[in-house]
Amino acid sequence: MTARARRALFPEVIIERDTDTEESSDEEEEEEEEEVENDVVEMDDPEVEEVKVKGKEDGGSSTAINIKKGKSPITISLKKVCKVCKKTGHQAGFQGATYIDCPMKPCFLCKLPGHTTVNCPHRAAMEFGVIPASRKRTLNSLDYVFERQMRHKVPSIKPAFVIPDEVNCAVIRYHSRRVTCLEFHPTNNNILLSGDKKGQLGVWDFSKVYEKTVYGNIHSCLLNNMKFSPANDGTVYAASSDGTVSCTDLETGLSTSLMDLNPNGWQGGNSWRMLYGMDLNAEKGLVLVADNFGFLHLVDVRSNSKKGDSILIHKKGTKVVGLHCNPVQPDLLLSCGNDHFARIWDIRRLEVESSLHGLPHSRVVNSAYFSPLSGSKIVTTSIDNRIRVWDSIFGNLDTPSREIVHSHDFNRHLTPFRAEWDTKDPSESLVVIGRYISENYNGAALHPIDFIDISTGQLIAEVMDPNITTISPVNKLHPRDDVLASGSSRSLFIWRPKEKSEIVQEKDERKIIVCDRKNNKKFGDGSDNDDDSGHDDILSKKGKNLKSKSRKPNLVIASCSSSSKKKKKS
DNA sequence: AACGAATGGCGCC
DNA sequence: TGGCGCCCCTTCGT
Repeated sequence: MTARARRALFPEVIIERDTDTEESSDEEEEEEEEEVENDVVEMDDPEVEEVKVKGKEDGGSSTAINIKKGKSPITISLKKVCKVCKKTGHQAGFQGATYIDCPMKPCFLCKLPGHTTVNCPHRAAMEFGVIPASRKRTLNSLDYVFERQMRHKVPSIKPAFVIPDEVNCAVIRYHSRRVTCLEFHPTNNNILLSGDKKGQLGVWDFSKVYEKTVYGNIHSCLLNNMKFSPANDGTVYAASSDGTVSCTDLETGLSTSLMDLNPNGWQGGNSWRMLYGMDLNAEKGLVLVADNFGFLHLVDVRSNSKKGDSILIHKKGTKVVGLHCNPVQPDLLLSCGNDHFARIWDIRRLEVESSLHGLPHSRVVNSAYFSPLSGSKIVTTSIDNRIRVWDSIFGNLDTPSREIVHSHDFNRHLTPFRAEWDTKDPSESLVVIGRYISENYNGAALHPIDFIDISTGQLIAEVMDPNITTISPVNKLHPRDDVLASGSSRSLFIWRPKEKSEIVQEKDERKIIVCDRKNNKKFGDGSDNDDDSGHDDILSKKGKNLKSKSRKPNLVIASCSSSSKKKKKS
């Protein structure tokens, strides 16, 4: 419902004011009415009892004057007003840890009218939150062939997914602002790189919890994307909203700027260029970056110079948020952005409007990635609350082969959610993505991280921890190990399968501290490490220590065999 | 502890 | 086309 419609439905209500003394023209009176009405509309307190309502039959004359003239306004008591639509009779908002939708609004999850999130068919089983949509069928012969061909491609026996299901260690206040991107080291299994909203680059050896480095002088604002150099795994490229592409040596922290789109500094917000999407083309030695005006820029790594002209690849003036080169054919480039499209390009023939395919979405596309091994599939995440799977083999890119309803529509103030492939999965079917909508777990509203099989649409696992009360939009699966890294607000988390983390615990006698952020208490081995000046910004934990203390049963709800779990649906 | 700010997208006028 | 208000399941700092 639009704001206007809501306002129209709401009775005209004003509050008597004692400052209303001066004479006013009709125009000003209207203004005053508007202002007063807004005062009421903005009231959050449902307990407000005494307000004076101007009846519709008043004919629009000023009630302020009526009051002055002594006409007693109608007095009613407004109890329980829905804070979303301002109507009475229902309430929206959190009740405990469960959010109740306003019934006047479309479903918050699937965006369709007629029901609320609680009753959404895509959320039939409450304890699992999100049930994927069935494949959109067109029921024509091409579709049938397409389906059959795809089935052939997908191995009939898939390896069991190993779902990291326990927080192995966590670093709190590693970054001073929210985490924007994560990247595992290409050869060193224990190194995780993280970028944040301030432009800082973190390097963390999560096998030795305290070993971390933060480089704060590479970028001045949002570090949107980074990639390791294929030629040198000690070098990382990064694209930032400060308009520069950096090349950083991880050992020394020395950084060079490959490109600066704002050479003249700040000339106002309308001209400031920001870089979002980035990828590398190893064959050609190129860094590809895209900006918030719809342009793609190529930088030659060897000569450190811009190559060719910038090319408009999305609607002029719109942000290009993602770039990805095809793993098999690196000349194939996938881009996505705020013009509601993902597009496939041949970088050997880059011209305006020369894209090979345009993948339409109903809203902004947060990410688009080729499948990691064959490069034949594409997964896109759009803020219309849908993960889409596209198949490029048969060129049928007009419609997605699958749409999975999944709650991640909340771009403001959060790093955009992106479905990320598990590059270890030979069947190219597992993706991980954080969930925006919360689950009520024992009275706590938690935001799980979902593992989804995109070949079936099934929710394989949802991972959460009572100590992580913030939303986790940034997630990355380890390229070789069964490890998940999550960025949640300013914190980083490493998840492993339970067995593995227990082995690590036996080896590791390190003092472990867990921060219970809700109660602002630390627990773990009982000692306080606040005075541990070297590490006071690090709060880490291992699952076993956590469990031995007063914690609820292991919260992590993760399973490969979901058959036994989906029984409560009624 | 209440509040403002963050620079995000969209629909409306 | 651009400016503005709304969205209203955020998070942090003051």
